[in-house]
Amino acid sequence: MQNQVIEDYLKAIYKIQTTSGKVATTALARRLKISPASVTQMVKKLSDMNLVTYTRYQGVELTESGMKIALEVLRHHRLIELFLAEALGVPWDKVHEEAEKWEHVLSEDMEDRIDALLGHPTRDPHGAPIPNRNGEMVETSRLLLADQKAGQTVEIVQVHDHDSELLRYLGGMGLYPNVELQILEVAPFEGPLTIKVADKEYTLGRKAAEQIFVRLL
Amino acid sequence: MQNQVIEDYLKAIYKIQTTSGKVATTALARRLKISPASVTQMVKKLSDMNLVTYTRYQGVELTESGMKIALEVLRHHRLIELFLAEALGVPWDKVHEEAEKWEHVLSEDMEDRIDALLGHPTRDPHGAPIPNRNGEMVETSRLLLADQKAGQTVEIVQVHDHDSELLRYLGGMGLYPNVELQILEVAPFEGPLTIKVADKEYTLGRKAAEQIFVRLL
DNA sequence: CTCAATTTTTAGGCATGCCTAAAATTCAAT
DNA sequence: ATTGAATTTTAGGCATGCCTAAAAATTGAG
Ligand SMILES: [Mn+2]
Ligand SMILES: [Mn+2]
Ligand SMILES: [Mn+2]
Ligand SMILES: [Mn+2]
Repeated sequence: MQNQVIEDYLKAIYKIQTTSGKVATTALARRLKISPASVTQMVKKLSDMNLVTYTRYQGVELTESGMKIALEVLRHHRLIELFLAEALGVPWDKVHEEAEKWEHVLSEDMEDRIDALLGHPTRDPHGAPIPNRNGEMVETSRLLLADQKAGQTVEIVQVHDHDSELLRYLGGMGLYPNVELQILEVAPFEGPLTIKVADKEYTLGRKAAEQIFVRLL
Repeated sequence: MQNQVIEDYLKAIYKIQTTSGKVATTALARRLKISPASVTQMVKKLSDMNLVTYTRYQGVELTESGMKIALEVLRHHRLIELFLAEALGVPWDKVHEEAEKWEHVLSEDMEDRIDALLGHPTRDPHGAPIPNRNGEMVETSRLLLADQKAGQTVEIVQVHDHDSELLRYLGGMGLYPNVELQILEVAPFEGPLTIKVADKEYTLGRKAAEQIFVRLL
C-alpha cells in the first residue's frame, strides 16, 4: 500500500486546510515530518492525480476527489478509534496511534460492520465528529476552555487527540467529552484555571486548557 | 511498513518449508506472484538480515529469528481471522483476505487484547492452529477426507482457507471445523464422496474433499 | 556421461518516496 | 524601491522492491 502515503498527505492537507485555509509546503512538511523539498515533489504528483490544486509557491488545496478521500480516511480513523476503545477497551490515549495504521487497511465492508456494531456513532473517543458514508460531518460549535470566564459551567465537547501524555493527564481528572465542569477561578496573566469536576477541584494549566473545547451550559 | 514485504516472504517460506521441506526460488515466486529474479534478490537481503539461510541454487530455509517472525505474523493472521468472524460477524470466506492486510499493522498490545477477548483461542475459523505468544503451536494429527473409506464417521479438523468460493460451498453444507459427518459412499476411480451432515446427504467432489482435513471418530 | 530443458542468478532498468544542497522566488522591513 | 530573510523549488542522490532479458548452473533422460 503506497496508498498510505497519499492518504496521509490528503489527511494532513485536510486538517491544515480546515483550520487555517491555504496549505503551505512548510506547514505540510512540519506536520508530516518530511522535508519541504520532498513535500513539493509529492504535491506535484498529487496535483497530477487531480487530488489537489497546486500553484508553485502558492500552496495546495484539496480538489473534490481529494476531499472525498481525506474524509474517507478520517472516517476510518475515527471509527477505528471508537471501535478500539469500545470493543477492545483500549485507553483513549492509545487509540490514535493504532488507528493511524489501521485506517489504511480497513475495507469498506469492515467499515460498515464496525459502524453498525457501534450504532452509527457520530463522535470518536476524543469528541471529534465522524464523517458519515457520504463524507458529511456535524461540526458542533465549540469554544476553547482557556477562553472562558470564572463562574461558568461548561460541557467538554472535544479534546485534542495527538498528545498521549495530555490525554492520560485529563483522563486522570475524568475530563472526557460530555463531562460537565465548573470554572471556579481563572488566574490573570494567562494563568491556570481552577475547575470542579464531579465534586473535585483541580488546577489546570493554560496549555492544557487550550487543548480542550467546550460548550456553555 | 515495508516490513509488510519481508513478513510476507517469511510467511510464504514458512508455509512451503513446513509442507515440503526445502524452499526453491520458483516455489516462492509462484506463491508470492513475483518473478523468480526478484525473489532471488530479496532472498539475498533476507539472508543478509539473518532471517534465512541461503545457498545459491539451493533454496532457502528460515533461521531461528526468521521463524520467530513468521510465527508471529501467522499468529496475528489467525487471531485476526477469528476476531473478525466472532466480533464483527464476517463470514469465514472473507476473513482471510482482510487478515492478510491487518496482520502487518497489529501492535503487540492489540494482539494481547484480541487474544484475551477471544479467550486465548487455539484455532482460527478454518481450524488452523494459532501459535501462542512463544510461537508454539499444537498441530493436530489430521487426515485427508479424500483418503477415507466409506462407512466411517469423522470430524472436520481443518479446511484450506485460500479459496473463497470453496469456503462458501462448504459453508452452505454446514461443513465447518468440529462438525461431524458420515462417509456413506466413495465412488471408485477418484470419484466423488457421498456424505451425511446433520441428517442431510450431499455429494462432494474429489477436489473439494482434498481440501478438507478430518480425524476419525 | 552428455546435453537439452529447466531452474536460478546476474545485469540493467524503473517507480516510489525520501534526503541534502543550492537556486529561485516571495515577503517584509526600511 | 531595495534588500536580506524566509519560503519554496530544483537538482542530484539513495534505498526499496519490483521487472525483463540474458547468462550460468543444475537436473534428468537417454
Ligand atoms: Mn496514517
Ligand atoms: Mn480522535
Ligand atoms: Mn500479508
Ligand atoms: Mn485461516
